[in-house]
Amino acid sequence: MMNSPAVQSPPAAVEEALARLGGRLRIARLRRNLTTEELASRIGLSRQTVSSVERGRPGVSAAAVLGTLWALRLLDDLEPVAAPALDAEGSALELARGRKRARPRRALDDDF
Amino acid sequence: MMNSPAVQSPPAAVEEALARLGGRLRIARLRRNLTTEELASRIGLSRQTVSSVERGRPGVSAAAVLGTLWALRLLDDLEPVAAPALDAEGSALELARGRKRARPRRALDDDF
DNA sequence: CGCTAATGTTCATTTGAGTTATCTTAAAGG
DNA sequence: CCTTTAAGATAACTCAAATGAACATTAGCG
Repeated sequence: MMNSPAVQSPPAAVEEALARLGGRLRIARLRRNLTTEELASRIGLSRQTVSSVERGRPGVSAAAVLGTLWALRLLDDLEPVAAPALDAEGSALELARGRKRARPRRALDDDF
Repeated sequence: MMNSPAVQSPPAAVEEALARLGGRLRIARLRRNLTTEELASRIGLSRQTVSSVERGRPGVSAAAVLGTLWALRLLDDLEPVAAPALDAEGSALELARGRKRARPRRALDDDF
């Protein structure tokens, strides 16, 4: 992270999604009756980083979050995320089928 | 991130999941015909951080990853992740129902 | 083909994520 | 209750994440 407003104060929707995910991870840990320290040592992180993940701090590394999912055996839950087959908006637009780069010129700006 | 082996070289499963997610995000971006720069400006990040997300670099911030999902309108995909209702292993064990802390003593170490 | 823009890559710089250590607070067991 | 200990909070330090700039590469349109 770093000097980036988007990391330090992300869009509200992102902050909220992050907080909700953290809360769900906390519930999953408690269900398994693990302490933050036990979970942390399984991942190879410190106690307070796991706490940061559960609190949904925006700056925590993706590895910390995925590591937490992994240690809870929940990593597979991530596979449907952004899955092309399930991406309704994506397949609806589907302008660039097998492109390796975005259209070179003229924006035209679809959504937003 | 930082001085932490788990962030710099996470478990293989985590690295792979991260790379797959990044790849799916790249596909979603191309389908929407967005350049890395356009996507980055929507999130409030730099071009190369978006690139890091797509490459699944372990150290990218959770905010960067979620921000990318958000800008692609895919943030809702995250809601089922670690959802208590879908957490089979969690509800199977379910030792600590409404606990706020993990069992104080004696480990007993369930899984792993 | 040949040009142009999208993406990759490198580098220096800055700032904050992650660490250990210590202290405090408050669950939960007996 | 009283004790144990999980978990919140703070502090100082380290190191890499994120940035901007500049350059190299390559996809893909005309």
